[in-house]
Amino acid sequence: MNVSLDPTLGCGQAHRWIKKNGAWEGVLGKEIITLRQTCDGFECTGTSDEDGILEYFRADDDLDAIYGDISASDPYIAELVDGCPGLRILKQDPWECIATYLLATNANVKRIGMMVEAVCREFGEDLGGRFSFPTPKDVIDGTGDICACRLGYRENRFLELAQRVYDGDIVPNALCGMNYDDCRRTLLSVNGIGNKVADCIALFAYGHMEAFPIDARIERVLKEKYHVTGSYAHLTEFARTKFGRYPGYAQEFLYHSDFILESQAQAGGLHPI
DNA sequence: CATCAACCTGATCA
DNA sequence: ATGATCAGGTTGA
Repeated sequence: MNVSLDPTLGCGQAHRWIKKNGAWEGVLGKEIITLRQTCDGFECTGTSDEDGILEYFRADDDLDAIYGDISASDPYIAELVDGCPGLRILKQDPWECIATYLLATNANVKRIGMMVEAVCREFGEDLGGRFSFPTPKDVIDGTGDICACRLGYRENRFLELAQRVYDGDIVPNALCGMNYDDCRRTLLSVNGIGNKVADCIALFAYGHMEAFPIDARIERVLKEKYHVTGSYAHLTEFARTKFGRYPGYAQEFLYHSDFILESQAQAGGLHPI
């Protein structure tokens, strides 16, 4: 499978992957997975569930067709696609994705990772060095210290979400059968989930390629590269008109390139020549 | 419909 | 070292 692990796992799409000695370690379900980049994909240790991994990486996505489509829609996207082959959208577990992106509000990638790891450490199952992402029941019945997670004002929202899912008031897997609009509408009913988070979840858990999440970074890029500004609705309409049939993939390339440019700028600042 | 302050913490800046 | 400022989405006025 054509995949480049660094951009796919390392720039804020999923939050449990850590690069150690050149390999990516993460937790899927109750397994600690290690992935090593190879020339034509990756080699995986820590699981026998090869199909699960392939599904996680959306192996069925026809990258050539998707890249061709969004590249034809815009020359800047074409440039980014050429520069970053193998960037993929992931298919994350619905409950984990909802809970994670609820925590992601108003926090940068680094801090999101800290909060998520803390929640896993406090409420998840010890897998030996890493912890599983807690179930709603783990969160409600667990003996973990929620204060130690340092979630700030997300704490109550997180507990409220866990309770609603536990009660069956919200059923993450039930959203799998919904179209984008219904999926989005359902997600927006959760306290703490607004436009951006709903679109992240629609894209990263439910595979709605028309979702185009707009955070501060994407808003900046749209302004600088496309000279478009305005409301969330206006910007997403622009994106869905502009970026072919896979706006979600286009968003990921825009996000990734800006993320990398920022990292390089910071590294340059720390080590001036 | 648009604007805006408040929310919480970690990182960065004076 | 210490305090001020900033980044980052959602909510509700």
